[in-house]
Amino acid sequence: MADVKIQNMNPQTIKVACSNCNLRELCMPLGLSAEEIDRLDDMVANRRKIKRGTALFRNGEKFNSLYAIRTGFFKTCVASEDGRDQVTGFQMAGEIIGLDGIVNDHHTCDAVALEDAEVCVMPFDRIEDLSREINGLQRHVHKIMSREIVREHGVMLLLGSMRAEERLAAFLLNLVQRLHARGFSQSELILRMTREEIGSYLGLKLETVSRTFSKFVEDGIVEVKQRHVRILDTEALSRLVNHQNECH
Amino acid sequence: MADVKIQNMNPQTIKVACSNCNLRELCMPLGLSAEEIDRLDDMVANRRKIKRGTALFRNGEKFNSLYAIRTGFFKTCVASEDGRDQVTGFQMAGEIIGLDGIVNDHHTCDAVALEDAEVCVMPFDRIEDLSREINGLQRHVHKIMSREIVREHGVMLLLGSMRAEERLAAFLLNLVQRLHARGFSQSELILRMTREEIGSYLGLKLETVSRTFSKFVEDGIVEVKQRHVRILDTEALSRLVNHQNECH
DNA sequence: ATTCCGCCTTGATGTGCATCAAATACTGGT
DNA sequence: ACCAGTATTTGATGCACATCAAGGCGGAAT
Repeated sequence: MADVKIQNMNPQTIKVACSNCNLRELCMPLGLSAEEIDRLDDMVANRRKIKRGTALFRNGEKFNSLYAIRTGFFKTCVASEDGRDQVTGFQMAGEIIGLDGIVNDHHTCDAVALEDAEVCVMPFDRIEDLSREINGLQRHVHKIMSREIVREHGVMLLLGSMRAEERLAAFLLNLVQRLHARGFSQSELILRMTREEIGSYLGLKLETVSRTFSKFVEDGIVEVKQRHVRILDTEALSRLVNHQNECH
Repeated sequence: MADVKIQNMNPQTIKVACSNCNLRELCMPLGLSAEEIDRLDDMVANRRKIKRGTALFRNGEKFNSLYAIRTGFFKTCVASEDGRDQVTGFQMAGEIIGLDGIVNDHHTCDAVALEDAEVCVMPFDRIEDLSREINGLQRHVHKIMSREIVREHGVMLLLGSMRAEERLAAFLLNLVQRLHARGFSQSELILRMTREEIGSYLGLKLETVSRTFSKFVEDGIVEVKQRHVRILDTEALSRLVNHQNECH
């Protein structure tokens, strides 16, 4: 008993365990038994800190691991051969990145930290080994990948058929909803990305993003002070996303 | 020896086996041993024929199985609450559809046959059972999902940053490349979808798709007679996709 | 062969967003 | 606290694509 106490008081020991991680409701351990979660700790090879502005991995690098975000905020982006690039997503604590690398053993996008971040490194072959033994983990890995596919369907709908205001409204609602699931405010958020990065994600130019923010402010839907955004009228944003084109 | 011969001559016996399927280089059995492929036959519950214009599954339906396309051609599309819809992909023989359903146990898109089609129905729990035993299958399932994620990244790049001509060029090149991998011509193809469906996929209106085809014809890049397309200058299409914006 | 209907093409016009440009606000480093 | 560089806002203008409209083609049913 005394031994256990001493071990637990060692901050190193506490920190590396999935069972003690405050993201366990959002991250890989979702839906597993306490016993199974303990086994997940073997899956996490180590932690890695990523400085703001630097890459966790880059297009072309060998794929070895998936990464669970512990803290911080990332963007992922792909580049075409002629140098254009496209932000494909923004990821926050509890989310998994690196799935793009599985198919060809090499990453096909960049993952860049938008603020200082820390990730759990999970070697993919260990994930595969363990998910052969723990059915719940196998299912969970499948769900994570399927969720990413479904999310991207939503982005395709946005990029293919929505207008600027609808895109930005959908973007803001999605961000606050995910932040809220992590215990943050439903109505207030700090953007970790530039207008240009938002624009890239939404298929708009940065000026259009800026103008659309200004429009929302005029309409009393949000307050914007640089990257600090307060949503005053969530309903109005929802209406923009869902009912914009009903008049046709 | 005589017995084997007789069995093989029974057309039923031949047809249901993955080991005899002429898509085995493209479909689930990819990279498995002969012995493992035999076991996959247990995975395929049955076949299902889908008439042109009807759905294999629809948004909201319970998810049970993945489907391997044996013959025919599908589109998948998502719908927003206000009725717009977006084609998220076109699928052909050897490709797997239904991955969207895993995450919530319900499908989130429609899969509609664009010509009479036949699919192998693979109950997902059997896939999970079997992929716990056959490492190569587990890896393959992961790769299929990762491939879909990467494909969608490409579509996001297309929708977010390309102009009409580039989008259509990329679309045509992608289609012929996949058809070529199935033994069809590198330069000739028959479109199974309408201009409107192409437009939905590419984030364009059908008139723009039509005009862009006409432009390609004027430029001597393709010949178009309704849905029959012959590519005269693949290089020109590639240049459109890759170098369009270099002048900037 | 004729008719119908969905699909496609083409033209005229409009508009939402991009582009170009310039001023201002903010951030990080020293 | 100051400075340099970056991010943001806002205005003026242009263009790519959407929208509206009309006519033509072709396949399926009779």
